Parts: sequence; C-alpha cells; structure tokens
Amino acid sequence: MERDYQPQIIEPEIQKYWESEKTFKTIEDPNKPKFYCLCMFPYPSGKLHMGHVRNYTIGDVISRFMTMKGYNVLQPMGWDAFGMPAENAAIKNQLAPASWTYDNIDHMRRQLKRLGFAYDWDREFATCTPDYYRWEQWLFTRMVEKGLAYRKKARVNWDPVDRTVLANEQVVDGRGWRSGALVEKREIDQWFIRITDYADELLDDLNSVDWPEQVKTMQRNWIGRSQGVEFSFELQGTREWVEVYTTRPDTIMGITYVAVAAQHPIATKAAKINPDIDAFIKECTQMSVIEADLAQTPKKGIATGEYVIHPFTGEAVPIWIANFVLMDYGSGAVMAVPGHDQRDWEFAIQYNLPIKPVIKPLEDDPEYDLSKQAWCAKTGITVNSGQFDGLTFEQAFEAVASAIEGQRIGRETKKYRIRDWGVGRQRYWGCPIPVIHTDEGLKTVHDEDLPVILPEDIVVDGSGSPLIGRSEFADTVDPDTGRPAKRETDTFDTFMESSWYYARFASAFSNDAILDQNANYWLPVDLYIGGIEHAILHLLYARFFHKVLRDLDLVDSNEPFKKLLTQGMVLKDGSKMSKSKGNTVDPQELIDRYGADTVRLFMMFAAPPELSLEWSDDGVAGANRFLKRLHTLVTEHINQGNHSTSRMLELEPLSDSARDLFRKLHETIAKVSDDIGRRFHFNTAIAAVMELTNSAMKFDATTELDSLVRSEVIETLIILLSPITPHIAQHLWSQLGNGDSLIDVDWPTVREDALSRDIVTLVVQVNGKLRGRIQVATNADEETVVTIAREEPGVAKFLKGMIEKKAIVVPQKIVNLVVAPER
RNA sequence: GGUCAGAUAGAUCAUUUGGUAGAUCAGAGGGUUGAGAAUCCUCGUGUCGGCGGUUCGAUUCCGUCUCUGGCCA
Repeated sequence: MERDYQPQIIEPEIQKYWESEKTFKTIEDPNKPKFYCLCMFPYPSGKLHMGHVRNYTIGDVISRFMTMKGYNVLQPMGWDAFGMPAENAAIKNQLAPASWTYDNIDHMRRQLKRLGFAYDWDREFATCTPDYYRWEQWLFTRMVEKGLAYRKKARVNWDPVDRTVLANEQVVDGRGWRSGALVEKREIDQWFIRITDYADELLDDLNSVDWPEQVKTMQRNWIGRSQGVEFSFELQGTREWVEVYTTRPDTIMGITYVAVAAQHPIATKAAKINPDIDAFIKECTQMSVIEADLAQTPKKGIATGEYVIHPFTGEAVPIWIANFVLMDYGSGAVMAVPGHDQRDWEFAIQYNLPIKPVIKPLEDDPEYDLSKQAWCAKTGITVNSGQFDGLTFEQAFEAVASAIEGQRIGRETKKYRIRDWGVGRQRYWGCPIPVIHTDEGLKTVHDEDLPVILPEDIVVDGSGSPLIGRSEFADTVDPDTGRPAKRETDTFDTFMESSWYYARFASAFSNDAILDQNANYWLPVDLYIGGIEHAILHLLYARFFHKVLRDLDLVDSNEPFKKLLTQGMVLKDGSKMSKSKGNTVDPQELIDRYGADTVRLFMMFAAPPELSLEWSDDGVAGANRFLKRLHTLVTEHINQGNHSTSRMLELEPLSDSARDLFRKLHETIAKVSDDIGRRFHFNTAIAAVMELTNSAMKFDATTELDSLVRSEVIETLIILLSPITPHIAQHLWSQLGNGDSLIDVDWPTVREDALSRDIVTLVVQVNGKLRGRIQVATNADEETVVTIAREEPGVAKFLKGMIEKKAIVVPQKIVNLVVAPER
C-alpha cells in the first residue's frame, strides 16, 4: 500500500466509485425515518466561494451522519438562477444572460462534485428553466384567483438616462450606479402579494419551529404586530376627518399637534396653496425611507395652517407635515404627544411646540425631566387628563378606547409593520408574470397556455427591459376574444423562485403538477442551513408560500423548515471576504493543492457553524498534516498485517493501557455522536478524534489483544471521521479489506461497560480554593473520601489550627472542606 | 437610534443542569536528514472583558458598565 497520502489520486477515484454505484440516489421509503437536509441553494455567480464551501460542507456532514444513523436522507442541490448579476455581466460582456448563467452552473456543478458532496444529482434543477418556473406562474394565477395578488401603485427608483427602474442597491448617493444620473421617484402600477393576510399566522407559528431565537426575534420585529387604537379627528371648519393610529391611547390628553406624512392628502392640498410646503414635500420625496436612516435624520417639518378638533377637549390642534411619519404605515398620520414619545419630543423642541405631561412615574425617577427628553415608560399613572386621571397604562388604554368607540370615531385594533410584498420587477432576467393586458382589462394566462416562456436569445444593453420592444414576446392575443393583447413585461422578484424550491426538490420528477404526494413524504425540511443574511426576507417569504401551498391542499404541514441552522461568515483579517477588499481566498486553489478532504476538515474544525470563521492558511496546512498522520497510522497498521475483523472484546483480560485506550475510544464515540448529531459542533468532534488519534499513535501494542484494541480504535476513527472527510475514510476503509461502501456502515455505538473506571481522581478544596488532589476507588463512601482528603499533605497544611465546619462532597468530582480559625 | 450576539492561552475555539480551565494551530527547544521539505519527541499559572451580588464554591447564574460584531423594506 502507498505510504504517502495522495488526495489528488484517491479523491477522484472515490468520486467515480460513488457515481457508478449511485450511492446518493434517494428513493422514498415509508419503512425508514426520513431526514430532509437542505442547504440554501446558490446563485450561479461564476464560481464557488468559501461561504458556499462552508455551508455545503455542514449540510454534507450532517447528511452523511444521519444516513449512517439509519435515516433515509434527502440532500438535493440546484440553482437560484434568475437575478440581476446575469444582466450586469451580460451588459459588460455582450452576452445573453442565459448562456452566462448556464456556463456558470456547469462550472460550479463540477466544483461541488469535486468536493464530494453526497447530493442526489437526479433532482437538480435551475429556476430559470421553464420546467421550473411554469409552476411558479401557475401558483401565481391561483393567488390572483384567491385575491392574494393584486395591483397597486408604488414608488420606484427611475433612472432617466438609462430609462430603467433601479433596485435600491443600484442607487448610490441618489444617482444611478451606471449612468450617474440623478434618480427620480416614480409611481407605477405593480403586482403585490397579500402576505399581510398571513401576518398573524406567520407571527404565531414562530413558536412552533426550532430556530435560533435571534432569527425568530428578527422576524417578530419585522412583522411588528402592535395593539393600539385607530380613530379620526374632525378637520376644523370642514366635514372631513383625519385618521390616526396610536399604541399609546393613554396619552391622548397630551396631544399638542398632529403630524402627517408628506404624501398625505392634507399635505398635498396644502402644497397647492403654499409654495414653501410644496418645496418641503419635494424634499421629503427624495429622502430615504429606511428606518435605520430615518432614526438618524434630523426631524424636519412645516405647519399646514390646518387644525383638527381634539375629541375630548374640543381644542384646536395644529397639523404639521413631518419627515418622520411614513405614508405606508397606518394611515400616514399620527397624534403627537411630545411628553411621552421621543420623536414627537424632538420635533416639538425643534419647532417650539408645547409639551404637555400627562403621565407621571409612580416613584421619583431621575429620568423624568420633560425639558431634557420624553418619558416613554408604560409604568406611570395618568395626570392632567381630566376624566382619565389616575389610571395605569392598561386602565387608561381601556378607558380611552371605549370612550373613542362610544363617540363612534374609532376602535381598538391591531396593526402590523410588515407590508404587502411587491413582486413585480421591471427587469428582463426573471420569471415572466403570467398576465396579459386586454381591452377587457388584465387577465391571467390560462393554465393550458403556461408556461409563458422568457426568450433567452437576447442581448441586453441596460436601457430598460428588452422584453418591451420584442414583439414576438410582447404582442399576443386574448384567447377569450381573439383580439390583440399585450403581455406583461415585468418579471417576478427572484425571491419568488427561492420561496418554494425546497418543496419542488421533494417532488422533482412530477411533470403534470407543481407537487406530488412525495412532497408530503419529505416535507417539512428537517434541517435548513444557510446564512443569517436571509433571516428575514427569504425565510419569511418561504414560510408564507408554504402556508399558501397548504391552503391549496398541496402540502399538509404548517411550516417549511423545522430546524434552522444559520452559519456565520468566513472572515479574513477580521473582515468579510470580498472582491472589493481583495481579501478573498479561492477554494479551488486549495482543493488543487490539498484536496477536498483537507478543505472540508479545516472548514469544520476552525469554528462551530454559527460563529464567524477566521480564515487561516496555517490552519489549512495543519488540517492537511493531520490527514497525513492518520494516513500513516493506518498504513503502518495495515503493513503490520492487520486487517478488518469484527469481534466483541472482553474487557477483563485487557492490560491497563489497553483498557484506558478502549475507554477513550468509547468516550470519543459518545462525544462525536453528540457533537455531530445534536450540537452541530463539528470542531469539538474533530478535536476529540484528533485526541484519540494521538492516543492510538502512542499506544504500544505488545500482545495480540493489544493489537485487537488498536484495530478497533483505528477502524472506529475512520468511521467517525467519514462524514467530514469521506474520501480518505472510504479509501482507508477499503484498504483495510472492507468491501462495502462506508456510508452504508452503521454508526458505532457506545459500550457503557467500557466507560466505567475503578479509580477516580478527586480535587480537594479548602474554603473553595484548590489545595490538592486524591485518588480514590470509584465506589468509596463519603466518609472514606473525606478522611483521605484531610490526610492529603497539601490539604492538611491548610487545616492546621482550623475547625472544620462542613465537608461538601460531589461524587466523582470534588471535596470542599469549609473551615474557620480556632478561637 | 433600535435590536440581537459575542468577549477564555499569541491565534481560533472548547469548558453542556455552578465543582480539576484544555484542544488544535502558531511559537520555542531537540531527534532524524548532506541540506531543506516532511516527520517524530518535549514545552501551557491564563486578573476566563471591568465592577457588584447570590453560593461552601462563579469562567458558568443575576445585575451593571466597557468594547467588538450582525441585522434593521
């Protein structure tokens, strides 16, 4: 047998073997427990980066482990193939986005195969193929039928030079990223999906999934359900009403102004007669509506000259237009209580508006100083509030809400921060929205006419969607009337494709329906692995789609992803790897140099999955060194004439050192099984395997029995490591004379009898400080243990002249003697 | 601004219901070698971020502060 470890020879050999044996082909089997392990599929950007390698290695380790544990495992792979980078690359290289995308897919598929991932490649698909997106179009037409999809005007970024709509990230400092022209906001008709219909369920069902708390919190905040009161003010001197929403009705007597958004009808009306107001509104229109920016921008506003009537005091309250009120949230108007809301307070200070305290803390609070800041706690009691005086938050909330209902000007209600999902994109490289514009209005495309195929032989130049001018695509006929019609040229947001791909993998061979019964065999996904950057949008949209699929009787579960593992980033020199920083490491170079197993091993060893991973070239070399050492250990073992045998060792006749090694073996099996199967902490599993390898190398086998122990240790090492470094493991496994495929071997089990000890080391403390250690028989009683502890010289020193007050004994661990000086 | 993480050896990370702080890498010294690479052996007292509390005992639990990072249409 070869002495040297040659990954470049053995890895392709093993990969060929897997391919010819169809080792990873998955078939539905009702007699086995199923396990669906899914990694977020990649965008085919060109080549794999380290983040992909990390993500997919984590999934592969768990999939292989679960297979060996007896589960029927599904681990598919595919391509999230629509999206803007293809258009950008196409403009740059004068290529069709389709061919660019397919070339990238071919290259990245080869890379994934070279890394030895155990995918069922028969299920592979790319979302840009009609076979896939026809079902997305079909699903969309169902949503239109159910009233879940609708048209509404929405603001977009418009580049007047390129005559195209830009995504937010294509707007840099208010200018188009390519043309450099000042970007305008335009209102255009777009398709929206009513995700808000499912807001309550999306929020409540978070309690039923095994996801990181952090991600659940982010989704809860995103949905942002709040309990409040919605009511209307009468506009002074008119019969019109202004609706507001508040979560703090208890502060209603502290209103000193009403603030409306720049797009509010009152603002629009005021702008017509006042040029200053008109100018202010124009300024607001250019402003960012991102909350993080909003919190930082200084509060600005202008008085409209209009007033509303306070429903309880009858006083006139001025209406201001304010840049911190958003038209999309609630009704675009808020009652301002500067005493008890920080934003209202800042605005009031800025424009010298009155601040009226209506809540007082129960006890003196140094924070309570309305000349310095608002006091926003809900723990106070109402004052200066007339009929509502002396109430707690809850009491005042109830009293005000029912008074408002009594006046028939409003009611208690729930509001959400989440808004409906705008799914239309004015771009070429996406799934066509299956709609036609006819003289009878908008119509969805009939099922039998699906898919609406996106023409692929197109060269894009960046000025608007090429679909608009392409008559073969855009011009069609209304099948109901036979009269000419125009196709919708907008395409879907690419989040649409990634919102249901997990289900399609589970019934990848269904030709005449979006999903077949196999979907319910595999779903929900048992473990979903991907970057935390998708914690909100992708995961929320997919959960929403799953509920829509359920309500169409296509799946029978409520949630798509039972457990979620969010992996950390790969860093170099403390920051994210990126082309712009020039600190990227190409995985391909490492595979070429060290082989796939080394790359996989390093990735899993350098950090637990959820934390960020600091790249280290030395660490890679170290991982490679370990594999060489393992290779040497096994090779020498084989060259000494050892080969695989199955046996059940008796513990009794073993020498002490063999007994210790055997115990270590079973401790390692226990640790590795728990680390991989439950904690997903592969780094500690690898450290344990390394320790066992070191012990095995140091172990000097002098007898036949010793050799048997050593054989068992070596074989088990190979099995334990096989999910992480499957090639070298399979290679050594075969070299040991085993005929079977390693992934079909049962995962080793712990022998409880091997774990027991006769003698145990205890630590002795005096007053909680470590003073010595003793060896006692495992079954010694407390009294004996304490006696031996007192006699230990290091301990005895500290007992001189002391009275022992108490002795605490934690079995197998520690003795603590509590003493005090003699008087 | 909000919110969620994290802070332990030079680095990366463990220490799982409070009970001996320890692995890997790096580094140092040595063996082997014509030399190097590779390989083998030996070497680990660190206010467990600061302060306070609970406890016989706190890296672990609680409070508070400092710093770093993620996310926020």
